Amino acid sequence: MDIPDSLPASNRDVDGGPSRRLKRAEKVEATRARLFEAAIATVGEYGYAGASVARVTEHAGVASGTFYNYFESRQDLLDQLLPAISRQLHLHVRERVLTAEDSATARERARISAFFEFLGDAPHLFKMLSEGRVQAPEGFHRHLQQQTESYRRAMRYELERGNLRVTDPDEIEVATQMLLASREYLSERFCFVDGRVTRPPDFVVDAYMKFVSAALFK
Amino acid sequence: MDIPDSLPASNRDVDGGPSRRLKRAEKVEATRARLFEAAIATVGEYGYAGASVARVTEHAGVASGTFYNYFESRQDLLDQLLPAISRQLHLHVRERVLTAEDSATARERARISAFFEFLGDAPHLFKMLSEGRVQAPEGFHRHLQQQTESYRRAMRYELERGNLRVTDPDEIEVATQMLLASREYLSERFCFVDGRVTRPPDFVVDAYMKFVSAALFK
Amino acid sequence: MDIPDSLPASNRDVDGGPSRRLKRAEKVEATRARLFEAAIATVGEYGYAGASVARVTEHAGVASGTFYNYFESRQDLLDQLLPAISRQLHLHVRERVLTAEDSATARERARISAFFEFLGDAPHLFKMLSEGRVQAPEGFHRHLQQQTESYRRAMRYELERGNLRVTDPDEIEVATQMLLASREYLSERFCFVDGRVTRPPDFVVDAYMKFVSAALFK
Amino acid sequence: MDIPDSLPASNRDVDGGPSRRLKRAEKVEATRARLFEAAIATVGEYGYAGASVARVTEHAGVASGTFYNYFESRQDLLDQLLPAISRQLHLHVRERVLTAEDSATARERARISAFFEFLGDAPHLFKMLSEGRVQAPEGFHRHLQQQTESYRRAMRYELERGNLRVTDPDEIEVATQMLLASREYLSERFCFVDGRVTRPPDFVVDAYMKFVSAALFK
DNA sequence: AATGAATGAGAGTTCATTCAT
DNA sequence: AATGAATGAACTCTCATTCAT
Repeated sequence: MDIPDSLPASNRDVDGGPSRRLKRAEKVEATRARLFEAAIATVGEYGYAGASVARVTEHAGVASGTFYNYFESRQDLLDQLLPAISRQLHLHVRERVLTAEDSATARERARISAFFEFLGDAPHLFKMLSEGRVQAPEGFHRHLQQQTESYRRAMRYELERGNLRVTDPDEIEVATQMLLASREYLSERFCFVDGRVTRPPDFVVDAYMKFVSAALFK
Repeated sequence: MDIPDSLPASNRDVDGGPSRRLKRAEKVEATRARLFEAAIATVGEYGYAGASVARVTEHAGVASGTFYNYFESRQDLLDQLLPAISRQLHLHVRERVLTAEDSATARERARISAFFEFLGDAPHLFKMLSEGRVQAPEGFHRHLQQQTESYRRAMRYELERGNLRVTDPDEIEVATQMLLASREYLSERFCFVDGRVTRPPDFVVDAYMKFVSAALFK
Repeated sequence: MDIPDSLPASNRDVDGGPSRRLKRAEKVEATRARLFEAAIATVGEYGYAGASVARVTEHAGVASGTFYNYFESRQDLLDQLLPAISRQLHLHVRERVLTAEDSATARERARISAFFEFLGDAPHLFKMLSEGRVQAPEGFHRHLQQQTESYRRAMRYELERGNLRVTDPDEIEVATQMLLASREYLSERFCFVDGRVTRPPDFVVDAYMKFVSAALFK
Repeated sequence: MDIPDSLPASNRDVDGGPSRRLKRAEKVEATRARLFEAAIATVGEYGYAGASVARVTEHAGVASGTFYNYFESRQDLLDQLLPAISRQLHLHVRERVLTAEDSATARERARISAFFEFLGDAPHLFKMLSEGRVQAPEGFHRHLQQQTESYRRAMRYELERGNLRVTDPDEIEVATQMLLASREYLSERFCFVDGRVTRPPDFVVDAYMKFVSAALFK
């Protein structure tokens, strides 16, 4: 999975000339990206708690002091990780939904499938998702808000089109939480086989859709 | 909530003679119990990461070295915490289910209600549940297995009585995971108000039951 | 108080021609002066230890690397600070002495008053004086020598005019040290009120003069 | 110079039996004393800023972590240093004063002589005295208060016996500060020869006494 | 069985200095 | 001459664990 898109915007020169300044800015941006990717890899391998500054910078191939040219603190970086990835996930899911057949269930199937797909392509995200809540609460909070809001918008969309069995806002909110919860638990239950990450068996999505369709979608 | 029941089986003397040996064994057991309770309280207050051996032993009123007469390591204790509490939860839920009206939905309502009830009575368990996955993975694994097995048994029970809409084992397994996931997310979403732990509003259980009934129960 | 005068002699061009060379030399000199002033301000605010190269250069509006075009090291700059200010103090005191009534005691009164006056006008010098001994020993040494020499010359002056009760050189040297010591301690004891720097109460100078007159001046 | 007297009181067993407990407490006290002495030596050699925990513990022959069994922080130790020594100085001076001839000048001579004596026996105290103000402000503050109060009491004592030329409290306070200042400056000026610490030449005390007698003592 | 002093690896962070640009 | 990213040694402090008592 590519992360660059999710990185903080760099102040790229707009004029095309490869001036000295541009080159330098590019190098800076490259270092930041390397630290970011190194952090993701390190968290993926050792967990948040194990992602020490020393390990991250070693993985990135820079001196430990360099870290603090780019991030205020270890926590600062950690808190940025999940939101950046979360945005990637959001874009990925949206793309799948947009190209799905035009029906509420097809879109929902696209959502859950895209989620599994995303995780399967970036196995280290599992650790991030499950640990983020504890070790990088700030980042996790933003991640959760983003994912929840994303799902709420989807539900509103279907509601406006009259595709939902339920109309009460409270009930829809409860259902939304249940869907979010389910996709996380299901991925944990079915995407791990012998410590390796894989796509879940087909019946998982089918059963999920059957369950959700009966309860939520017309 | 009482914890003692959930402690690892101690080698209690069964014969009533208050011999010196018995007394000593009792004293030993008491120390273990105090460490255990101190650990729960400390994790509840400071989180897993903040539950240092020093803090736990201080809370228990023993010297830090004493700790290692009872537990292999800090991790060892941490891993025992959640399963012990998990068993408490299991017993609490079972009691509520046994006294519930004789219908699948009444029992399910008892399950989710008992869960919220349990958490509400022991607010520090939230920290344990949400952190346990990360900081005490071994213990969390056993906790999860226990809760899952408990729910699976419940589903089998209803299936045998013909109370389920679905009969495929795979589908039932998926549904089970979804229910487990939901109760956890819903508690996080609705049981926190301004940092304090409370029972969720009534509509949460109602909406949950409506959703589940439509999809799962006859 | 003006600082520029106290700067290390710059190689100023004396001829008036505004050649390009001159301009460049002026610019260079200006940068050095800005660094110098920034250093004084920074030490005044944060103390010697808090006067990091980063803070000084930021205050001066130049890049950190630029610093090393002008000073060998951080210590090098720090060591130059106090002598520069010390020279200012010397000039200030001399001016007051020259305009004083023509008597030994009037001159001594002018000396101590001018000292308090100087400190009161530049409160951040307190920090420099009290920290300088430790953090910029080289600079402090030169400062001390300068002040001592200044006082010794004053004593010689009075001696030659027959204004002193004592004539033994050793005794005069001891007395000189005592006067220097006294003015420093008295300023610390009486010029701080609630963290703010002020002129000492009148009785301080009066008592000082009474003491000194009885012991030293005819 | 012995430091032990100035150490925080240890909980010594009062009964004479060399029990196990006693032994242990003694060992603990010994470690604390070694750290304390190591700190004094290290500050004497490297200055306060150079007295890192690593250097102190290495000098004391203990592991770095051990430090924190005895002191809250590096600063904590540093702040204790000067008051402890200050108390030693106080006792030393008092002893000399008590055995001095019964006259105000004899006592004052005893005071200044004892001060020089003390410094001469513990050369590393010079660095402490001159740096303490900056690097261990809390400790220095207490030191200064102690020394000042000690001198004020002496002045009061002489005043009550009618041995002073001046009687105004303000004037006495100013004089007190001048004496304190003088002994410090004089020691710096006359006790260092080629980087080594020695007793000052005889004429220093004589000149000091002549000066002070003329101004202050009857 | 209980103690708690001692350990030392490892953590996050700072900052004077260098040097390619 | 000016830049500022990169460096890495040094810092203070924590804490699980050991072991002599």
